[in-house]
Amino acid sequence: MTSSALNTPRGPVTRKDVARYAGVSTAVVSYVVNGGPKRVAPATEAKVQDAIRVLGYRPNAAARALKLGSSETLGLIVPDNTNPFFSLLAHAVEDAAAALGYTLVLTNSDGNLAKERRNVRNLAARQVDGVLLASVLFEPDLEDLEKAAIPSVLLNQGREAAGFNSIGVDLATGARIAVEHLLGHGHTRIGLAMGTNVSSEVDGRERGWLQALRDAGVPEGQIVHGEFTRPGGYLAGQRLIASANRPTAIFASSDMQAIGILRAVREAGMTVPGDIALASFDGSVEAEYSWPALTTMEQPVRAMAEAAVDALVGAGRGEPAQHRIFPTELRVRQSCGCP
Amino acid sequence: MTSSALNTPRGPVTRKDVARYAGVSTAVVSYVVNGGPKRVAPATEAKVQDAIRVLGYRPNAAARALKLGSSETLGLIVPDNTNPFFSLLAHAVEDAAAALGYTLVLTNSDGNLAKERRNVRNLAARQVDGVLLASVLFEPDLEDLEKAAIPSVLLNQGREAAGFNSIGVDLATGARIAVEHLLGHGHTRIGLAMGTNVSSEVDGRERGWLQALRDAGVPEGQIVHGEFTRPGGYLAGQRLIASANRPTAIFASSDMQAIGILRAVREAGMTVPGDIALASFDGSVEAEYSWPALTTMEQPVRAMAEAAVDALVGAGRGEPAQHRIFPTELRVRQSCGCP
DNA sequence: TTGAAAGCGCTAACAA
DNA sequence: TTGTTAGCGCTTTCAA
Repeated sequence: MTSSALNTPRGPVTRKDVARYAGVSTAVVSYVVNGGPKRVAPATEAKVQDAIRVLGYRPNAAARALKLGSSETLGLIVPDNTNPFFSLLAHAVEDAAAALGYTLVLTNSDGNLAKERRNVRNLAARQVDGVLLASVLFEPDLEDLEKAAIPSVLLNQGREAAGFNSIGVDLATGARIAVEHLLGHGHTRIGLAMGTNVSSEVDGRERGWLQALRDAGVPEGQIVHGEFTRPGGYLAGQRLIASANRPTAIFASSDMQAIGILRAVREAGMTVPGDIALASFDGSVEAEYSWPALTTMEQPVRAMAEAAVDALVGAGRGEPAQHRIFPTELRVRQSCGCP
Repeated sequence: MTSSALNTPRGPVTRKDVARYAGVSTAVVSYVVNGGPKRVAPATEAKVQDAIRVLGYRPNAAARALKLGSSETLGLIVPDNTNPFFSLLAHAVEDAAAALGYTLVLTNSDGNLAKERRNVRNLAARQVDGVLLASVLFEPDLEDLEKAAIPSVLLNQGREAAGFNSIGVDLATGARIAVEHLLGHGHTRIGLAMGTNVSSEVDGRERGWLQALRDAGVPEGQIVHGEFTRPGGYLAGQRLIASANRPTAIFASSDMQAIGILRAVREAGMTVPGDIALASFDGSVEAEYSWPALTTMEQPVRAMAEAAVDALVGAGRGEPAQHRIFPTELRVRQSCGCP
């Protein structure tokens, strides 16, 4: 405390203090700090660098943001960063943003519409340069962003939303591949544990599941809806197990649900994959360490994060809105019955 | 796009536009927006509110931050938000911060000292009003924060660090309780899977483990160091299993490690808790859904997050630096051998 | 190569 | 109750 007082006599050190100390103008300090837009004589630059070091000068980002009209900040809204899928996404987005000099503001909407809206508004007010929204909604309310002309991209979005950048994964194809794998193990009664979205439209995973069943000429399986969480999966598992025409295999729309199903199956005194085979969606790390390890469709989270950031503030900025779809990849482990 | 163009003829709407539209001064707009510091006549206020709505005005946070010297933002630095413990912490911190009107900037240091330092610097430059640091270091480098007079609090900190606010959990007592529980099951060869910290000091969990063993008059067990991750635990588990004097019980310094150990035990053809009993530390949700479910010491994450935010920008701000220690609570499940 | 100065949008002290 | 205005720290144009 005393030492810092000695080093920096006054309160915050501004660019003016540096200029005075170095015997130059404030403009020159700016040139040195930003490496432009004008060149500075080496000797002068050294003096300035020295002053910066001695005074412990740190540029004020708020002032810079005000002047430039850019906060060099991106906002990310997820339903719940405690969900491994979103925590990975957040990490990847942060990395991608940092690579371009942007800092990340993370907010959770807790699957709550009012909160999501509040977060959007808050981010808009903070003049973030872009917002990535993994919405709980089908048709998110981006009015505030539009008015503020803040670029945005919808993540985790199954289908195209007119006028918005969006990034998603091919849910239907992924589900189809997973279900086909289950069919390949000889199952003919394949249930679906589906998460619930606030959406008017049938989820791609449900469509893919159904399609695979139909293509195989197998009867349509049971379907149970619930939350995209471990407890949600647990409940779904219990219901599927208790159903009259108990499935011999289940496709879960997320790894978290599958983890819950695993528990339900165990508690019912049965085993995975012996009594019930299981495949899921997401490809989170947790799926690799569960018992048995989950066969799952892995989403290319890093690539999606990079594409999203890029659309906002990278090469893709200013381009017309696009809907980018990524493929998922089958990770075969033991829950499906593979050795 | 066209509609927004109609609503807001010019680019960004400023407080000046609102003032002009409402036929008042900019000061009045300020008073209305901020609810003070001066009172405004109801009729005037209505006019202003109207103008705000019509023009779609949103205050510029950067300008406000510049003027006020506060960005109403908090920074959080964690090693890896993909770790369930930290993702929960981040969520809790966000909630606590939001309750006080602050927004959260999340950064990962990836257990990398240079990155941690860069993050600290970046946050300082952004004039955050406080920084919460879950450091990978024993003696973190907070020079930048000190110079900028930005309040900070060390999270996840086992011991007192002179001059810093810090918040931690009673590691030693927690570990002792867990190990005593294992002892209660009759185990006398209890190994330790310890995570590695960049610290000069013995971790409290190691001390607690040892103390419990000594107090019970039981020989000192094996200790294996590794990362605080699933793979780290997996490796540690393999080594413990392969050791000459194989333990019959293991205490893991984190749930993630315990998850890895679970896998190692299975792959060795043994069972938990039959062949090896297990207890761990953290109390994450994942511990509840593993198989078998983990007996673990639960950390009061929400309370810690609230205390941290409070020390920074709540009632505790300006108070002298404190070290707050929270207790952990034993969650008995099946991995220890309990039914 | 360097400097002077305008102005980004906002708050709040002061004046009316 | 409302208005005027200085100035927060920075960038950058324009002039020297």
